[in-house]
Formats: sequence, structure tokens, C-alpha cells
Amino acid sequence: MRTERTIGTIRQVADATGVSVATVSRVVNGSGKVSAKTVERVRQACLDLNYVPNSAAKALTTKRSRTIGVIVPTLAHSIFATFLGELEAVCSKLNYSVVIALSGGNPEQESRRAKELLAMGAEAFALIGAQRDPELIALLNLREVPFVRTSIWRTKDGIPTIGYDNEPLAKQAMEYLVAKGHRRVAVLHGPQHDNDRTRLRLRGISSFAHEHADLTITTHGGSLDEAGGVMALRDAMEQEHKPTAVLCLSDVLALGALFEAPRLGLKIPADLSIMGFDDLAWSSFTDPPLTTMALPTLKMGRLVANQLAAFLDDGEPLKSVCLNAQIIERKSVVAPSD
Amino acid sequence: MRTERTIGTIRQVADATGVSVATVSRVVNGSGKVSAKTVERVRQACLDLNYVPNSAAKALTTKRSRTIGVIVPTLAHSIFATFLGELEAVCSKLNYSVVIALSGGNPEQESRRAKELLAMGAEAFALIGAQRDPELIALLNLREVPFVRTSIWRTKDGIPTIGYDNEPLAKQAMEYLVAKGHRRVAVLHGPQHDNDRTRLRLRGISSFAHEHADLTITTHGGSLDEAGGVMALRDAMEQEHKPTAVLCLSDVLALGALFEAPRLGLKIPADLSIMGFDDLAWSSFTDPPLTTMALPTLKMGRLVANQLAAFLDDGEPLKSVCLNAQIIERKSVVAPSD
DNA sequence: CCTATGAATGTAACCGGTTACATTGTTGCG
DNA sequence: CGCAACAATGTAACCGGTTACATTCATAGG
Repeated sequence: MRTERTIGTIRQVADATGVSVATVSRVVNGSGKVSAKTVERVRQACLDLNYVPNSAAKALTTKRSRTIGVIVPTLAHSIFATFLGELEAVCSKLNYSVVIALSGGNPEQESRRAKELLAMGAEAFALIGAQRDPELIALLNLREVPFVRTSIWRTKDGIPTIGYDNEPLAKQAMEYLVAKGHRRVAVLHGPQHDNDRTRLRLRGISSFAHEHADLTITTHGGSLDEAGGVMALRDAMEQEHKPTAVLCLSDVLALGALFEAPRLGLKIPADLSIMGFDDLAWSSFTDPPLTTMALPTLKMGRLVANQLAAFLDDGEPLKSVCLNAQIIERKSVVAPSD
Repeated sequence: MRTERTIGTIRQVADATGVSVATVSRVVNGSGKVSAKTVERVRQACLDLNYVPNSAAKALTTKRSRTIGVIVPTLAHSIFATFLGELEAVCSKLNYSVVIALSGGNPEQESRRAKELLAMGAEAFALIGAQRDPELIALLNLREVPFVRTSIWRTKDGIPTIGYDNEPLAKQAMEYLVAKGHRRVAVLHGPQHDNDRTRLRLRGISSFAHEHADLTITTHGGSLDEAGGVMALRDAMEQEHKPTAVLCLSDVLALGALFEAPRLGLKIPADLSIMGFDDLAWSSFTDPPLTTMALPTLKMGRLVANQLAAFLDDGEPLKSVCLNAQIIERKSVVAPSD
């Protein structure tokens, strides 16, 4: 155990100034009427004593921790890192702190971590993807803890969601490729298990495939990293009827594919078009620059932070919003040559 | 303002069970002697009432928030995201929460954010890089808040540091290139301002250059992203005496260079060797796979978390440790052809 | 000159836990 | 049988703030 710390309390400041704790509290919080000279003296005493209000005590009386919990699957994917970064920047501006927890994309762990953060004092939550633990939702509702779901879009269950609709987005990407003239498209994706975004995108692909039986659409899964892209591309190109375009359900896969292509003797985009998903930071610098579906990650982070804060501060009800994504046309997709 | 919440308190649980709050506290915390039947009844009541101990109250009495503050420059660089991810994973295991704040690499902001987190209740800190605000250090010391500095290595000022020594590491990288036979090396780097790691690496380069006056070593700066790598490489290749190798002080620069090279008519590594720094996730999948200096990011996160927790839990003093990095030889560096 | 008014400040209860100490009830042993 | 010793539980002070309400004091109006 540690030795205890000696830190200034509000009573010490009060004693030093010769006023009551109530007055100190008033000047520290800028509330109420306090004479100018008193304010000045208290301020000085605070500085002298290095006074920092005890947040636990404050939280206890006000019943506000000003802490927002965010549970992300991982920080290894820059899409989440970007989201989190923007969210924290906005929260900071609004005077909220952000506590994070990683779920590894595992629903049980997400639930467990959320409970930990709740016990820790988080008064609002941002969750990623479909939430599969009803117990957690029930708990949050019971305690009236506001939360929003992000990165996906779903309204049926009434859970406030600020995200984008992966299913039509994936369709849209396919439509783009088909409009370019592609008839044989390979879709590269990561694991569907514990990853709603992948699952939803894949669902969009499959429903698109059903509506376009004349097209040859194949899917190739692997890990959600560059290695996965490498392997999935190899897999795709081993088919008898090689695809003329590859849709990667994440830019990291596209990066792997981009690197693997020359090794497979393929020139991009002449021999094969490659389209990505996410528009990561480096996507415009690849060779060729990657045509990809840009996700509104920053806007999502900003909106989540603002809505959660507005709810906590002013009781503004949470509103679901479906953000739209946008295809960024660069050089990696062209009309098929054959 | 919000409507208040109705949540179970320890007294409610006590009333429901017919025992005192002390007993409830004992069973909740598993401390002291409580008869088996009582434990059982209290447990049940906790479940029935959805009792979650109020963390603010707990923190107030125990003087422990079990919260660790981490201030990173940005999450956009995966090196920090990786570090943070590992740190949070370990903290979670040790029953600590992680609050984050972004400094944008700005010392003033770092200082300001640290104070916010301190006021917020963080009881330990992980800071990135050299700390240039003595006031912050003084404040942390005054309040006896443990903290460690990471990502760099410095011992003179007595601040506990868990990192790696960028200066010799950069030298080491140069030595590697020279050992391969390179005599003209261009060094690509990001902004030195507000980035200790870059500055230190550059210092290593420059001292190396002094010791090897026979070599032609040039430096080319830009932004710390793929675009920066692109521009810096162009800059480097515009010289009269073109370099035979390029040392990128970050893998993201190397990625930019890797993509730009073919556009400049350069084959890697035949025409130009490229070496990176950081060993990011995708570095082994580039074409050619990137030879790079692998940083002990994960180990750093793990160590920081463990040491901070050990200090808080058992008073174990913080020990500085200098981790070593390692050159990962892949295919992007070969002996120069000319 | 007296009192209503309002500004400045003080008093003390309260938030929800923890824990030292007090109390009660059992059991074992001389 | 009486008492020591210990196990189980209760009592209440305390942590450091906030804030409703009380108090004090000066000023202005009648």
C-alpha cells in the first residue's frame, strides 16, 4: 500500500482565507455572489495551496462524473483510432473525459468491459457495431445511461445509432464496379465472426449478387489485415475465370492486394481493378492511388460526442443519424480490358 | 439538466437484507468475516436491486480512483495506438481504467490535458516523449502522482522512463546501411518541432554524419505521413549525387517512398534501398517487404502498465528501463549496385 | 430613525461508500 | 459453571465536496 498524499482540500483553502467552504466552493465554480476582494483572496489561496478539487467528492455530490466510456474492438485499425481521436477531441472541448476499453470485437468482452466502465463511473457510452448482449442494453436502460451505437445502421430495435449503412454501401460499391463494366468481381473480406461491419457489407454483396445473377461474384475471406489481403487475392486469382475487379471490404485488405498483385504478375489497374473501403490515411498515396469508399469516421466521432454531451448537459434526446459515405474515385479502378 | 436516476445504494441493499451497511460492504469487497448464509442473502439482494457500488463514493473514502491517465500525441500513428491498446489491455487485467487525452504533440496542450486528467482523478500517468513543461512535472511530484515517460530514453533529469534510445537507434540504422555498402544516404523525416523522437533520431544521424565525414548524408523533411514520404523522396532524388539508400525515420514515410519510387522510375531495391523505422503492421507486406527498425511498442505498453500498477498497489518504486530495438531484415535494402 | 431589501457569507446536512471500534453471541476449557 | 476468546455483525465517524437555508450587514425608502 502507498503512503498517503498531502493535498489541499477545500477546508484548508477556506481556513487559509478565513472564509467558509461554501464561499470557496462558490468562487471555484464561479457560481453565486461573492465580492470581488473575496474572490481574489480565495483565488490566491487556491494557488498557494495548489488546490485541485477532489473529483470523487465532486462526483459524489453532483452525481456527475463527466466521463464518457468508449468501447472499441481494437485500436489496431485506424478507422477506430480515428473515430476515437475525434471523439476525444470534441469531448475534451466539452469538458468530458474519455475512458476507453477494448473488446477485441468479442460481444461478451464488450459487455463485461462496459459494466466495468459503468462501475467506474462512466455516465454515457459509445459502442461499436451491433450489440448482441441484451443484458447490457437492459442494464444501461435501467440505469438510464445514455449510449449510442456506431459504425453500423439499424433502427428496428430503437437503439440510438449514429453510423452508416454498410449493406447498401457495399451494394453501391458493387454498382460502381459494374457500371465501370466489370462482370466478374471478387470480394475480399475479413472474418465475419464478431464483426458486424464485415457481415453487413457481405450481406449487401450477397443480395446484390442475387439481383444480378448474370454476374460472377465470388467472395474470399481471411484475416482483417494486409496478410489477409494477400492471401485472399491469391485465392481469388486461382479461379478458372479470373475476376476483372476486386472489391476489398477494407483498405487494409486492398493494401495487401496492391502489394501482392505485382508478385502475381498483375498490373493494377490494367490487369485488375482494385477498390477499397474506408479511405484510410495512406489510401491516396498508394500506387495507383486507391479508389475507395470513404467512411464518415470523423463526423461520426464528432456527432457521437456532441450528442452524448448534449444529452448529459441539457437532456437533449439522442437522435439516430445515418451518415452517408462517398466513393472516392482515384486510379485503381478502370474499365476491364477484356 | 437531467432527471435524476434511481439506483440502488448500499443502504438499500442493507435494508433489503436486514443487515448493516458494513456487512454489505464486507461481502461486496470480500473482506472480513461474514457468515456464509449472510453472504448469500446479500449477494442475492445486490442482484435483485441491480446494485453497482458508486465509484465516486468509493474513490472518496479509499482515496483511490484506479484510473490511469495516458496522454498521446495522436492516435493517427499506429505506433501510439498499439502502445495504448496494449497498455489498456494490461491495465484492464489489473483492474485499472485508462483515460486518454490527445496532445497533438504540443507540450502546452499536453500539460493542460494532464492537469485536466489529474483534476479528473487520474492517479498515475504515462506521457510520451520528453516533457518540456517543468510546471507539470513539479505538480505531479508535489502531489506524488507517479508517472513514466515513454518512447524516448533519458535519465539525466531523473524522470522514470520506459522507452528506447532513439539517438543510437538511428545511428545503428545508418551503420547497417553503411555496412551494406552504401555511401550516399538520404534521410527522410517528419517535423522535428514537437516531436522528440524525430529530433532525437535526427541527432543520431547528425552525430553519425560527423563521425563519417567521408559519407554523403542528406536529410529531407516533410509532414509525418505518406505524403511527406512522397515529397521527401522526390526532394532526395533531385540532388545531383543521388543516394543509393534512403533511411525513413518512420515507416509511414517509407510507405510513401515505396509508392513514389516507381513513379520516379526507380526499382526498389535494385535502384534504391529503402529502410524504415517502427515496423508497423503492414511493413512485412509491402513490395518489397520493408527492412525496418522494429520498436518495442507492445513491450513498452505492457511495462508501463505493470510498473504503474505495481507502484499504486504495492508501492514498488518505478524503475527506468531502456528497451532495445531490432533491425528486421527484409528485402528493401540490398548492397548498392553502382 | 426604523425597517424592508438584497448582497455577501456562514452553517450544516447530505452524497454513498469504508472501517475502527463497539457489541453481541458462541464455544471451549479450567 | 464461569469466563476468556473469538466469530459475526452493528454503529457511527469520516472522506471532500455542494447547496438549501440561515444569518449578518449595509443601504435606501418612508
